[in-house]
Amino acid sequence: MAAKEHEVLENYITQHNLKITKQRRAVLEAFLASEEHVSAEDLYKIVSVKEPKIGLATVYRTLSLLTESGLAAELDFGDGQKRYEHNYEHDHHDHMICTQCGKIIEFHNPLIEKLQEDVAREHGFEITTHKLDMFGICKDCR
Amino acid sequence: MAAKEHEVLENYITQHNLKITKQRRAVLEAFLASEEHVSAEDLYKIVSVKEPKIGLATVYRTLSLLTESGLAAELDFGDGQKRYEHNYEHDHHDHMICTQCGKIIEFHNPLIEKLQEDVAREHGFEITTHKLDMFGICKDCR
DNA sequence: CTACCTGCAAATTATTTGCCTTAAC
DNA sequence: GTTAAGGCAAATAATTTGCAGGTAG
Repeated sequence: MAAKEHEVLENYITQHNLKITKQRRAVLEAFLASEEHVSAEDLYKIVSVKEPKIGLATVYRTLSLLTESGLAAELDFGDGQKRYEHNYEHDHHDHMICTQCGKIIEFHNPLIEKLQEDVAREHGFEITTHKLDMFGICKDCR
Repeated sequence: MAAKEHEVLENYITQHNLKITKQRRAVLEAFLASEEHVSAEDLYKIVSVKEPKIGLATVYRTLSLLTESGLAAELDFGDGQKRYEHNYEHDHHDHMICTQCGKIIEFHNPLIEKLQEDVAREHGFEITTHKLDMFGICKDCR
């Protein structure tokens, strides 16, 4: 599957007359190996080990590339920092965020999604994407 | 109702050994008179008319106060700017955001909320707040 | 009079950009 | 060889903070 994801990025890159570089490969590598919900700073630290000369700006630029190519999705939990999660052949899911320990539980509920579509239709609204975040206390922190 | 909201703020202020100032009153006034979803900058511009000496920092500080006292709620539509909406004796609602014209449609769907509670319970998670934002195209822009 | 509050400017934080050098293709 | 990419430092943008003087209680 990692192979597939490399392909996705390389296809995107060649289709847009861009170039495959060792920095881009390193960021992709680190992103694929990372847990969900990494920040640019997180990735920068990880990549810096193998690629000490890399600049934070390059990480940001590569993350845009990953997002545009469909490999990554941006998250914003309202703490002033963007996170990124795997988005390739991953089903859509939403998040429960524990405000105590920071743990993030993912879930997917088709019925909720269906109701969203219903509400949207009632308003003549066509949903492109949506985001459902529930903040609270997880079972380990209660 | 505006009277009630003034009381809420004044109670909060006196209970916390804070002071009622004309700046705070002016920001509250502007906030109450404002449309939903104002940014700090929006309010600053409005308040500046009546109170030309006010500083942007004061608006930010007062908005925190309004949020803490329960009159305002922070919103974040991911465009790098916080918005504020009325939160006092207003029912919870979610948002549909038109990515074309920027219009925001509010809605409330008890069944969706119930399902959220159900999902949370399955995970031993206790919801404090939640946020459901649907991005897409509104009926006027289709 | 004693905090707290204000305005202002400077600091912070996350992210973006400009620019010149370097490396893909 | 072109042309895009990278590194670095400077620029943004929204928000926060420090401080010295002002004001509410």
